[in-house]
Amino acid sequence: MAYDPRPVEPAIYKRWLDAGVFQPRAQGEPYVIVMPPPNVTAVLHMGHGLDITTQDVLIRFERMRGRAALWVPGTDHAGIATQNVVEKLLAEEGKTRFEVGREAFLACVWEFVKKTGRTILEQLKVIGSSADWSRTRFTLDPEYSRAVREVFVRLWEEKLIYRGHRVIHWCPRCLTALSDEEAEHHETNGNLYYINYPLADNSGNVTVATTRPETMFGDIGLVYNPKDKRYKGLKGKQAKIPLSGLAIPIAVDDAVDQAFGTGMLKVTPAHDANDFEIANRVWPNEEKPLITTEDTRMERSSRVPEALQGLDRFDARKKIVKMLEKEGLLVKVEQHQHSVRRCYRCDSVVEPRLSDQWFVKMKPLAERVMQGYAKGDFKIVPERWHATFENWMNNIRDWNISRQLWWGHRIPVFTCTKCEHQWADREDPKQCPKCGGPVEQDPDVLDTWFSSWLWPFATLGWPEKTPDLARFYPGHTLVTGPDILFFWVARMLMSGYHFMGTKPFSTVFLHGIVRDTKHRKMSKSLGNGIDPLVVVEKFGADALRWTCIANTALGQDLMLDPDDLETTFAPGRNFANKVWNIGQFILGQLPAQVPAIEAIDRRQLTLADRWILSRAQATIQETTASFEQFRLDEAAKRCFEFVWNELADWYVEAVKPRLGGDAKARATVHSVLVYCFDSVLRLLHPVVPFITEELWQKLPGRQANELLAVADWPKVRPELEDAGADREFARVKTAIEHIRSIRAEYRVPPKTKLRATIVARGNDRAATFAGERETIERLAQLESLALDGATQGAGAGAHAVFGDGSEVVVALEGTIDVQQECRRLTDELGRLDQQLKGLAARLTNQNFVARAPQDVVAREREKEKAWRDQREVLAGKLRSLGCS
RNA sequence: GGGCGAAUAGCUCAGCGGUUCAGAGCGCCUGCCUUACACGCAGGAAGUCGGGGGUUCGAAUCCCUCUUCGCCCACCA
Repeated sequence: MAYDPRPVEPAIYKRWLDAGVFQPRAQGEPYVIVMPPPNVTAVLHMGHGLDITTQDVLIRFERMRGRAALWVPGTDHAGIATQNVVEKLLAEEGKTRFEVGREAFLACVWEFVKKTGRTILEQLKVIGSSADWSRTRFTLDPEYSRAVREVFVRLWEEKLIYRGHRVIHWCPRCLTALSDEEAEHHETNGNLYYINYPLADNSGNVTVATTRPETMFGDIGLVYNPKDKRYKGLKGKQAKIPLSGLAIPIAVDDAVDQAFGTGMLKVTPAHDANDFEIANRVWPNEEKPLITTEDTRMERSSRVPEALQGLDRFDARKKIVKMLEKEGLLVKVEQHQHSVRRCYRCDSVVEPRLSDQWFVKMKPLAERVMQGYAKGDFKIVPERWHATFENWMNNIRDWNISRQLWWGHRIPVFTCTKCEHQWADREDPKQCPKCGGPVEQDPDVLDTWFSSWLWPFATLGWPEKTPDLARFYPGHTLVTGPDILFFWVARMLMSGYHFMGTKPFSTVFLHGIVRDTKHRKMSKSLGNGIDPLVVVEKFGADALRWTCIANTALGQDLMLDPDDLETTFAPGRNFANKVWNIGQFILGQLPAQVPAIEAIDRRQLTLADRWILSRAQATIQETTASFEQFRLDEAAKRCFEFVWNELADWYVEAVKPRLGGDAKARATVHSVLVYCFDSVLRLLHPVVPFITEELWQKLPGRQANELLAVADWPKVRPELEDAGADREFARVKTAIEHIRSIRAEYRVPPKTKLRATIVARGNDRAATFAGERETIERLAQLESLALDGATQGAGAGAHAVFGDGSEVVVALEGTIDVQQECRRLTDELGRLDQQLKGLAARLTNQNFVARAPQDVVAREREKEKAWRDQREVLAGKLRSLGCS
């Protein structure tokens, strides 16, 4: 029967919730992760699947290790993104937000986010998130909003917030300013237009190169580098803006790159940040005219020719080029690759635009973080992000936090309309505190990241001094994708140090991004997304989690194929099925009571028992170490190997007869099985929590209310480590594999039982094979296994030689093909010779013997000896077969 | 202009300080419904580890360089 996760998973999840195991233990050392709050814009995608699963694995691991594990969940109001979605919904009804009005629009948004917010939280539960839902937060909750406001006012009081008049990124679609981070760079193939500006004294033209000809009506002057000999003497003269005829001055500035374009730069201070700075140096008192409106149509201004007024900026550009051509002022157009910034939410080309915005002074905040980083307060995993992080922090620029939106935290800045007093306030004032006059609040809202950067402490009740804050701050691991390293992680570090006086977390773990097979980021617009809920429905949450964890090496991106869910998620489902079935088998064998592993008589243990117990110790040790180092894929794979390749493929098969044997033997096997299965269910639980919990419940001796989710993490029992058993059982496996291989090669029908002989090299090996005779006979489908000193029927058997020189001969009278056998053994001999040659070369190399570590040399010598023995046996075989 | 990542079996990827490291899953081939599992069992085939150079006793693994793909940062008018 195949395992069906559908009825199991919801029931298990409910048990966890009912038992309250997602809440941190009352006692114990805390371990805290704050969940990157998903945006309430839409349902979850696979990126969340990876992000959430990674966190859940870590939280579950530490919870089982006894920590008071707290995973704080929540959702983000996602200012621009959410407002966009709701505006789109309105547009479907043919309405705009301006027609609806601020109050009604916000009511609309609230209705929307309540619905999506609930859905998202449900989805998080479906994939198994063990977050403490009683502490769920939303970045626009009243309490959370108080924290945001408190932070704003404090920064205001510390003079770290200021009104800046400068060129910012303006999204003409969203109709708001953006921060530097929100205006993404895109390499674009554009044109560089060379335009003649006639000199006002009619003594000729100067040529200016620009990518944005439409901005020329905002030019207030031309500048060239003072070292540029080409333009010597032009300083102080005037040039006329083509098509408008407005005369503007020519001046010099060091910032001009002589090598770019013509070395003559048009200065458009209201539409270019660089030009703004030059203008402030060269013509500090000059007006900085805007020539486009907020939605980027050409202004109806005297500076803009009438024929262009009201046109969209890009239409205007085309028209201007035509007009210039007609006037003979367009010198040439060059192909030009450059970076154009686009809005990260709607992909519109942003317009640099002079405006007044609220900024946060970042340098003092960043410096504090870097001091902590230098001291090792926190680390970044994987380490390679260090340079990126440091570079950004050290070149930090002030943060534009005001957005001309409605959805978000209203900026708590108030202005008296009478005396013009302006201040930030924790409460909404009724009147001006100075003159009692009427008060107006700033109409804008805050950048959504201005609320999420407080997540690690605002979710715990700050600015109140709550018990949660005292116990759970600072947190430990911050898990997220590198795409929001600057947006979120860096800023959380800044706010943490600044407002809490210390780091918000000790490790930043950056996992990869989910992409499709063409390495494209998954997105709705590309149609290459995968819906996690579809995956859960078809394969189960454990399978989804398995794929996310087992396929992601530290920090590497996760490539998934949206067109082939079967190939992508079946491995996880198949593994769950394997675990389920081995569970069914084991459980079917067990009585109500099974003695604990420490209670059984160790002298009763067989080689197979000692071997699997030893493998279990290695698995516990390696899995734990992998989890500790965030090598989640390795931890998962190690458990996979133990369950499938060691426990199921070998131990269970080896031990089946004893399950029908005498009571003592049975009891021993039961104990070993229960111990191994119990251990690996614990180790696997963080990755595949549902199926492991379901099976673990059913193991003998469980109390009714016991839950694997809060069970103890397995510890290595050194007394069960057994290198000898590892070695010996490996030989038994090899013998069986050799015989099976020979069977397949000679196409022996499955039902046919064969006879075989093993000639062991050395007494200890002989003892091993003798002890495991029954196992070898059964698993290799033998009628009988001889362990006599001499090979029986040497001429009529198929041979295989072990690495240590022992040999196995499978009797194949009648079926044996001497030719084939010769070829097989000759190939084998050839391989061996090849290896021996390499080894000999190394060992005769004086440099190797002299310089390589002695233990390495010794090992190579031993190897050579064994291989020579093996070779000798093989060669003897070939001779006795009469092969040429 | 600067920085980072990827290039290993048909596909998706491991290989984390050099000496059984050439691996896994899927796919493929052969044979099996061996009563836990056909979402399975057993046995196989398959790669000159992107190219070139260097360091070393020894390199898929370290260094340099080149090529291709992707990402990030930057006042490329």
